[in-house]
Amino acid sequence: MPRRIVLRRDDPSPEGGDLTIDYRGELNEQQAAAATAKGGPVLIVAGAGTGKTRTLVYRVAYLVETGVRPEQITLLTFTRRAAREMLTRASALLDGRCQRVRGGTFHAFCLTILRRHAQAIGFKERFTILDSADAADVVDILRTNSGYHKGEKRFPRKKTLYTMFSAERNRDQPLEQVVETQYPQFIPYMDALHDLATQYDQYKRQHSLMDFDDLLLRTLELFQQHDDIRQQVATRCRHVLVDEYQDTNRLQAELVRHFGSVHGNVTVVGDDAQSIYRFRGADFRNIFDFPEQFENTQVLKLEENYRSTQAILDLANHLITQAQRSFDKELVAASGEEGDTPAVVPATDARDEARFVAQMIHDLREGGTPLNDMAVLFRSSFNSYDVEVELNRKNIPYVKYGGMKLSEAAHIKDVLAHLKVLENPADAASWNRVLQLLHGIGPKTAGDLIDWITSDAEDPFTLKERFYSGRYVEALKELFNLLRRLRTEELPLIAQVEAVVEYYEPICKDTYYEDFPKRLQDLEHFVGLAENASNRSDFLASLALDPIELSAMEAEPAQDDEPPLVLSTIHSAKGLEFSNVFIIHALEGVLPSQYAVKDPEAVDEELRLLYVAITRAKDDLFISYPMLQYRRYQGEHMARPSRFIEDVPEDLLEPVRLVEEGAASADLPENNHQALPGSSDTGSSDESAQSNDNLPF
DNA sequence: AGAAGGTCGTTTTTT
DNA sequence: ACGACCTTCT
Repeated sequence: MPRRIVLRRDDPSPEGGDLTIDYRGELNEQQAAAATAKGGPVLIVAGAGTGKTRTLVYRVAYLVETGVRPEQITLLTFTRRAAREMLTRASALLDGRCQRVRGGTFHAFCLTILRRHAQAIGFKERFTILDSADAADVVDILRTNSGYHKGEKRFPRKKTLYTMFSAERNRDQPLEQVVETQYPQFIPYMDALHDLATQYDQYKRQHSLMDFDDLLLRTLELFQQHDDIRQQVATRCRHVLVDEYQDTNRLQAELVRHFGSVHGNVTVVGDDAQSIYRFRGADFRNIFDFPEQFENTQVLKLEENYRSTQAILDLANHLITQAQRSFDKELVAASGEEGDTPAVVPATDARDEARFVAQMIHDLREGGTPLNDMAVLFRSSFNSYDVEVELNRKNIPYVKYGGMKLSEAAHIKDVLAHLKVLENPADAASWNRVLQLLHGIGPKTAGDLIDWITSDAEDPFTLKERFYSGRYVEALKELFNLLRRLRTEELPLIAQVEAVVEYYEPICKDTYYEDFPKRLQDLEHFVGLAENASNRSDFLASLALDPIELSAMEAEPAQDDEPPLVLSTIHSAKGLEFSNVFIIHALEGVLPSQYAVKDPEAVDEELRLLYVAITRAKDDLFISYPMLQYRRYQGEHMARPSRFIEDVPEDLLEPVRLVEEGAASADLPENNHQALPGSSDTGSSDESAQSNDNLPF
């Protein structure tokens, strides 16, 4: 037993008189208590808009001010955007001293650990990351080779398989249970599914690949197998802070436990009413398990809402009572301001709904509201198509969050695959993509070539005297020349990317001839991105873990420096706030989603989703829906408004009627179906600035 | 083996 | 509207 010398913590002076920030002055009592809480486990239960982020920012500042070194603080957030914003704000409080706080998403933080210790669990240090499409492609290779799909009945598709495997890991449920509850139609294939899941794991190990789940799972594995590494990592986590704790799953909760296992200083912040990632294994209950996992947890609450008017909060409070499980929450506006009653706006069809939204936004912008202080929120990314068309027509610039990502576009993935092959020559998934781009090479040939390439770890980029087939040798030679040149010349990243793009352009032109110019433009943007990255490995990782919205590229950035309007899925709008919010497509089957309606727990989650959307609004809120909906084949269909807003009293949610310009605003029930909810002259007592009455159309 | 063309089934939310 | 999968042609 080696001799032990205990390192004392030099604890900062507890109530040091020399703090530069006046915490009690700048925060309310509850916030200040949370920000300056002593070490140990702390659970902050915070309602929407109660200054959760602000409190966390001040807590970071407080810790730094009281002597914790920034690099000993680990701040785990849901997105990188959130991490960046918090660190910028904390640094602003303390003239830059918080820059070196470590942080980011669970996945990104785990990646930094794994890069250092991957060998300990049998991965190459330069393993590459599979995004969900890549992962599905790997599964597809195994699926095709296995021949399981050749049976009589339908075998699950690649995406479904990957989703199943991912669910098993994220929910910590055996595959049987996932299949029985979610995919009963595939129960007969249970053995095949097990086999494929095992093969998938082996394949990734063999080729040094990790999917998103692996980043969390392998980190846990690392800690379990190597206690010294766990200790080393946890020692550097003097304080762990976790935002959005209600949306962590068991894996993440387990990781938090490990990170905090040396110092025990873990602060988590969350709101059970805003838990919206059940599909990823999050359970709003985990926030209540926290005190059980960490003894002597201090539980603190933030209750005053600083964001919204009381009228908006009244609606939110009312809606959340519809949940099966009750949330003991009653949001109260700190400002005491009542504000305008939120409006519900039925439109004839999606096009009229879009016209309404675009017109309102146009008028508000004319009236001085900055575009980026308004948002259009929706359940699924395609719900915004009509709005996008209208915005383009009116020349209103926007960014869309939650849509197609740059790195998901086929042509970008192609280029990325070349870079990944350079990074990790064992990355068979990328080889597969790279090789099949060549004429004359399909799945079979690619597979054979890959076996041969990846078996020669020494010199993977040299074409040996084998596999000659007239159809593709020339192309193959050209590819290998490129790779070998990039491999040996140690060019800066930007030059590598340029070389790959130059090589790829003709291929791109060939395969995507219809919209080649548009794709070429994306490729140029992509080259530009490489300029800001420090090295290839970081570049590839950040594209996978912090994907860039394709629409942010397309909408030429800042023509006139006016920050654009925000279009966002509700999921991606988490944590944000806007003075005016438009929630569109509030329809049965959309919100709640048609996939949720059978399961009461899933319906609850959809309700929480609406709750999150509503509580993004500071001043004005409009919920709209089309009365006619397009269905694939049958053309137009009657749509039902969302069950969540159907029976809301009119003093909480005021009906508004859209009237076509020129038409008499008298009541003409031009629709023979479901009456418009209430007529427009339900006499709201005062027609305040924002007329919620007949909107001229 | 691969390309090309036709048919059938599916369709959310994200790291 | 798209992708997966099957059939037929090169």
